[in-house]
Amino acid sequence: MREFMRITKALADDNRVRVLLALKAGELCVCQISELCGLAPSTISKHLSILYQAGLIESRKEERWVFYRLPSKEATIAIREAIDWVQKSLGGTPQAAEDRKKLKQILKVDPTTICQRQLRR
Amino acid sequence: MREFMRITKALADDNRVRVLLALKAGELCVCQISELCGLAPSTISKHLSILYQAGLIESRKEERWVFYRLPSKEATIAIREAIDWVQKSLGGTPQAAEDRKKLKQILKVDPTTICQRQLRR
DNA sequence: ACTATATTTCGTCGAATGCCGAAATGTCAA
DNA sequence: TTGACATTTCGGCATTCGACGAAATATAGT
Repeated sequence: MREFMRITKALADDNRVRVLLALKAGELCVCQISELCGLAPSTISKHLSILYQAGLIESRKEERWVFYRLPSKEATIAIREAIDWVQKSLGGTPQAAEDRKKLKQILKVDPTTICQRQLRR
Repeated sequence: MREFMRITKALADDNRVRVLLALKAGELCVCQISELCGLAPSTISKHLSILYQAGLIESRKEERWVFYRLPSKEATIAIREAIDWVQKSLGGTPQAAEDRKKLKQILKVDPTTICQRQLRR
């Protein structure tokens, strides 16, 4: 129950759901997600930690960056069903399409540039 | 998106999820749910309205009572999947079993008695 | 029409949430 | 070891949420 509620609470925020949808295409680092959502890196970091503690994402450290991705096949049934549910329900919405488009632009430049861009604000 | 987030936000509360699990067995009126959760009728009414606006439950008026139930087959895919997900993930938990037991006791007496019992507090 | 009763709405309060910027942490390169 | 940089943690502030009781609404019986 506790575990399940962590999942539902994690899904109860627009930006966190957007992150899950974005990760469908592959792993992303904090600054890329920050750019996608238009939120401060610290805010995104907090969101990612909530998703992580719910088991909805995994992470990998590479040099200075931390990459987040959807969980592997070994995840709980509850987790896998939750992610499938999100994808199936929202994958076709305008919001998701718009984010995919925006993400394509973000992936064109390398993370370093994005982080520097964020510093200027 | 808006609609989906209404669902996730509705699921992000322990008591509302408990209600969905309880309704698996059949329709219930406000005072019965209030008794099950140990919360004031006005609080339960608010929870039910949130579930209702998310499309997760339907209602029926009979005399003084309003009965709530899970939606019929014609519900959205997102709705049906959400409910199935809840049931599958939590149906076997101790919390759910305990609530089923408690519910059995509540169903033994008629709603009128329960409401009067609530007035004495 | 009046009363009793089941539910909903409203006002309020404390707790939790989401956001930011600043400071702290960790990692790589010089 | 020092400096640069990506991320996380912390402290704050405004908003939302969940709880209650009181008042309002709706329905049935007298």
